[in-house]
Amino acid sequence: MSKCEQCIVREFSSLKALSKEELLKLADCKTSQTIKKGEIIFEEGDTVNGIFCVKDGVCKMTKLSANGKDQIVKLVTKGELLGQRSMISDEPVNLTAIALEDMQVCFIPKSDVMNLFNDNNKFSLNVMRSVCGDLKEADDHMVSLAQKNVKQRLAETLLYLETTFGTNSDGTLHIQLSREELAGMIGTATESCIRLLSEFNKLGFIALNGKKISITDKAKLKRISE
Amino acid sequence: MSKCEQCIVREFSSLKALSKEELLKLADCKTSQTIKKGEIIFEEGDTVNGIFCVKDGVCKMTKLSANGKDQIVKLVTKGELLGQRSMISDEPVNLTAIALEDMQVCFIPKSDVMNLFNDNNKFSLNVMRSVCGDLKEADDHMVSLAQKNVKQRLAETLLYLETTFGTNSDGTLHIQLSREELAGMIGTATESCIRLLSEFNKLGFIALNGKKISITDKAKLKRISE
DNA sequence: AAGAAAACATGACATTTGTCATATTAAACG
DNA sequence: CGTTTAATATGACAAATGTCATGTTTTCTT
Repeated sequence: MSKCEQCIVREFSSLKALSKEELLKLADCKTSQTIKKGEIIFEEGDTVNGIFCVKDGVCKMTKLSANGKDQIVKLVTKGELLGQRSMISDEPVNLTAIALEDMQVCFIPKSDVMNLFNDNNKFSLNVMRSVCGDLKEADDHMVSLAQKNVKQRLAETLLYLETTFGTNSDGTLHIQLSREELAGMIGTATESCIRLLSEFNKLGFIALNGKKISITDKAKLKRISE
Repeated sequence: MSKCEQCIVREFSSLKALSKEELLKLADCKTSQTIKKGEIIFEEGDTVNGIFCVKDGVCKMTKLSANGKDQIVKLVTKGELLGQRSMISDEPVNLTAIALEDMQVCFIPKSDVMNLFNDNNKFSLNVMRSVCGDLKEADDHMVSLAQKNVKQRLAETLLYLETTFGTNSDGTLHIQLSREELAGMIGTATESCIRLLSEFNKLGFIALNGKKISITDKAKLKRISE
């Protein structure tokens, strides 16, 4: 079993406040697992007694709306933690986590995290900061959903996907979402999403090659998104 | 100056974890102020070195969108804390807080809150829980904005206003929002909001009397909102 | 109380967006 | 490799929503 000390999650998440000793203890209590693309990590309503560390891969956090559509609330990628909110609130999770690619995750039981809260103030503060960061993002996303139209939100989301997850060597977005998923991110019907992608394509802002999308005119997309 | 021990904020917020001694210390470092309806408590971009305790009144937390409209992200009422996110993240506030009624608030400087974080784990955990609760609400709100239409959101919001802020003796909603503010909550144009209010009125779901709104058929409103 | 300003209301119309139907293409699978 | 299935694409149309214009009412100010 790998040690936590060199783990990417430790580098980027709240865990960076942990001492060598604490990391060694953590390495003992954690369990590692591989999750295949499309598999569910946890589902709305599940009780998850701990947090997941994402060592590799990306997952979507979705919420089923009353009309039966899945809204993607956020994407969680390697280096980040998963399930903090539910663990801290002591409530069932309010979102479903599904792998968008093959993933490597570790699970840390709640009791061990709680011990860290008690022993390490800097860790507590880091977790607080992380949740606060999520909250700020959620606020921003909310305003965007409420005030921008679908075209603006699509442009914004494409730019977000590029800056956050990067591109492959051929310039296409590294992260692959189906049109339905993209629609679920921006909160629109799949057909509307497809139509606007075609439009952006015709206007030369993006290039479509099957599922692959590349941004060819970032400046124009940015202007549209505002 | 009033003591913190009997304060309503202490009863309902994270502060309930504090001991008598801690509360006495707090009472010394806090400053109280009255804020008139319409006054700004803090504005997007301001640096607020501490948190506000809302002893009385309600304020709106808004964010200016690119198209110049104010989106109301949430309402904060008596018993709650204000400005936690910004203080914890050590960033300027991302939302503007404006009083919807006359308010009584206390301000606690950051340094004193930070001392509490260090000394009182239960308090830290409470604050974490509170931010996590905000995050969950934000997620829910996001899905609602993304997946429901304006009519559903208006119905939902009216019900929320009644259950959260209650009614006056004549059955009208206690909290008074202008049509523009209501539109800003549900993320739509003021005219659309007014039109739908009229429609609800004609259908007998609500009664309009000037600025005053009363819900007359909660069940039907609920059905619409889903 | 009169006038001004703001808030509320409504009509007319354009635009956006969703829905349904139906191709077309790509992926999965025996 | 052909067949089946799912994903993508597009047209046609209806419904929802935004915008602009304008009128009415309420509130504020002097």
